[in-house]
This record gives sequence, structure tokens and C-alpha cells, in this order.
Amino acid sequence: MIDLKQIRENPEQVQAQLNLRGDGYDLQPILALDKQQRELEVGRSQLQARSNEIGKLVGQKMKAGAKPDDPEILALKDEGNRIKTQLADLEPQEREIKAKIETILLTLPNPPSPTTPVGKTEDENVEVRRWGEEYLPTNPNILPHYEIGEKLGILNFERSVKIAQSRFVTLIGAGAALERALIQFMLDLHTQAGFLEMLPPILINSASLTASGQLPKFADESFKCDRDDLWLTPTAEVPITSYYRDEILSAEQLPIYHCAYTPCFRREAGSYGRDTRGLIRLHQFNKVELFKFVHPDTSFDELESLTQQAERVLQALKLPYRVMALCTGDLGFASVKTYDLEVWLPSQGKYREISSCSNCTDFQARRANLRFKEPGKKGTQYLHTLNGSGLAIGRTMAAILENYQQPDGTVQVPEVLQPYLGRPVL
RNA sequence: GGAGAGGUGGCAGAGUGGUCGAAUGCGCUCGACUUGAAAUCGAGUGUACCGCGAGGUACCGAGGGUUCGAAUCCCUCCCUCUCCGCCA
Repeated sequence: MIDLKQIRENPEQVQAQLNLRGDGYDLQPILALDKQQRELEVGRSQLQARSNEIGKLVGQKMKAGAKPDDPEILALKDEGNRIKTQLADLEPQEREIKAKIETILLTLPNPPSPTTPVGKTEDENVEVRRWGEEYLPTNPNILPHYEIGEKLGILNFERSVKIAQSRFVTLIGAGAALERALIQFMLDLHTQAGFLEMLPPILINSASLTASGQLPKFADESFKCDRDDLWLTPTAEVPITSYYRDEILSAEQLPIYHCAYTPCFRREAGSYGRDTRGLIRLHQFNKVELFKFVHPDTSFDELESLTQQAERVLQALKLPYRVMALCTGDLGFASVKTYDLEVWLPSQGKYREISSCSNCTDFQARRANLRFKEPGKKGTQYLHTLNGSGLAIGRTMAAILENYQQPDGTVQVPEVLQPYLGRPVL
């Protein structure tokens, strides 16, 4: 959520930043409502002050022995009643305007950082660096991961339709073991780097989804449990953010680093034609997530190191990738700056997103009412949150099945995974 | 699913209509004492919004009602805990 004060004080600047994301963001309505609200508030609080005064006066006089039907008391009661009528008129007006402001605020995205490249679509994302070109496979006849996977009998899409729907997969034998090995390997790597592991609930309530930005605008993207105020989590980012929701942390606790494995569930509404085959776009997938709660002064440095931490997974697996700085038009709702890691997928002849690392500054913290206090300093501040995949497991498996494919139709197991899997070849 | 208890400040815990934003204890901050620390003593210590400021307003789970006045009374909802049943 954008700070309303920020909008009030620098409307042109905020508007210009939002325009970099695309058209359709107009601050005029919210500015007008804010002005109205503040005018109403002045009048209302003056009336309330008088009402409080009357309450106290009556109390004092009664205690001093005045009778309930004393003319003075009756006059005060009468004035109190008149104020009550006026307030009954003003209060709903103000409440309604406040609710409108809140509704609009919740649908405005985080204004991009000046360091985010300007652009309209993903075509204008900027490549920052590339790694591992020496590991690009030389085998000319690489099968798509879903074909080699089905050949090896380690995954099955067709039967998964019977269990659920399209866009679901069942992993079998070495496939299931590889998924598990990847999760274990990634968590080990991150916990060794100081990220404290969590295993949060994956059914989450609306307040949690609102805090991290999925609600109210992106309700269509998540699965909802009809009878309860519970949703299937689209990413561990959501439960981790809300783990500390409505808390005031102390500055010494920062930074807090967490990692978490969770299944993730996404409806993928509006992407019907895309990636219909394989492990790339499923309704349910596994992911190891990285998350940081940090002091505002450090969040951009923390984004660099967070991205590097995600890169370490690809480096350890010797999978070629590139780092892309997302442009303003492609940026996620809550983020001011995002690096995507894209892994090489030989069957498609291109790099595909496997991790997204974002600095959400105070945007989620404000929605989550998540603050910290610096000793000696007055008041509280919103902290900054960052999240990144470290990594999406299914897409990692796809990359391994393709990049490690051998001419004889087997797939080598990356060296670092062999101890986890107990075999060198699939 | 059945029965009961309860939601108050960083925490514990009083408060059942009036000067209560809220006793007391713990914690924390500053000061005194001490070579230093502990102990002790003294002072302070919620958040948000409006206002240049003085100051004002709101908040005792949420919403509504009664009243001149509600943490306190009434209604609705939410959540937590305990016991029983069922269950991985």
C-alpha cells in the first residue's frame, strides 16, 4: 500500500511513477476524497470534544450532589443529545469516505524504483548478466522434459487429469525422489547461508493475502475454499509475511532471513494457451522460497544478495542462466524492483523464468501493519520485505531433465544431488 | 460434532456506568548509589490520525445498540483456550 501522506504531499511524483507501470492509474479521485475526509474529520472531532466535555461536566455535577432533574443537568443532556444527532449524520459520511480511500489504496501498485528500467512489456526487460555458458548442452537431439520424463516413467500428466484436472502432474519413483532431493538440497543450501527454515500453513486467510498484495485485486489467481475464509497459498511469501503481521519488531532483530518449502497453487486464469505441456505452468507446484525482513536503509543491497543466493542454487546445479532486470511495465504489483533468474531450456531454445527476486519496500509491511522500533528513536517505522524463489522445484526439474540429457536417453544426476538421490543417472 | 471459559498496553493481570488511555507487577529507558555489576531507590515508558503550535480525536477482539457519558450494560459476529467425542 502506498503511504497516503506520500500521495497527498507529492501527487505529481507518485502519479509519474505509477504511469511508468502503464495507464489507468489516476490519483485525482483519492486526492479529492482525502480532502473531503479531512474536512469532515475536523468538524467531527470538534463535536466529539464538546460531547466528551459535557459527559465529564454531568459526571462532576452529579457527584457534587446535583439532582438528575436539575435544570443545568437537563440543559447539558439536551445539548449532548443534539450533538449525538449531528454526529450520527457526520460519522457514516466520514466512514464511507475512509472506506473508499482504503479500497482505492489497496488496488494501487507499488511505485517502481528509479533504478528499474523503464519499459512497457517483458521485451524491454534488461539482461544484467549471464552465467554458465560453458554448461550449455552439446547434445543436438534433446527431448522436451515432459517427453523424456514420461519415457523414463518418472512423471505422468495423463493420469493426473483423472485425479484432478489438466495442469497437474504425478511424480513417480525417481521423479518423486528427485523432487524431494531438490527441496532438501535447496533448503540445506539456504539454511547454511543463514536463512531460518519455516514450514507454514498453506491454507491461508484473506487478511494474509491482502497483506502481501494478492487481494483484493488478484482474487482470480488463487484457489479458494468455498465454505471457509481460507485460500490455497499461491506462494510461501504470503504466510511468511503474515507470520509477523501486526507486530512491532525491535531494530536489533533485523534483518530476519527465512526460507520455506511449500506447495504453491495458482489458477493460471488467462494463460490457457501457454505452456500447456510439461512442468512449466501447473496449478500445483513446489517451491523453496527466500524471504527477508530488513531495515529500510538496506533493502536494495539486500535485494542484490538475495538474488545472488538464488543464483547459487543454479550455479551448484551447473544450470546455465541469465539475470534479467524487469522493466517498469512487467513489474509485479508489490515490487519496486525485480530480478528474474531465467534458466536455459534447450527444447525451447530459450531462457525461462525460474526465480523472481523482489524488493517490496514498505508496501507489504504497510498492508501487514508490520513495523519495527529503533531504540532511542521516537515512534515506529515500517520495515522492508523482500522475497525470491530459491527456486521453483518443478521448473528446476524440467531444466535438469533437459540440460542433463544424454544421447542414450538417460539423464545424468547433477553432482550435488547425487548424495541426496543415491544414484548418478536417471 | 457436544459442553464450558475467555479475548484489556511489550508481557502478566486489575478494573462491572462517570475526572479510565486505563491500577499493580514484570520488562524497557534515563538518573542516583557502586571500582564495575547485581540488589536498591527515583523519574519516565502504547499506537494512529488531525493541527505550525497549544492541543484535539480515536483505539480495552470486530460491528451495532442503550446513555449526557461505555473497557464496564444489551445484541450480532469473529477468534482463542479447556474438557468430551472422532481422527493422521
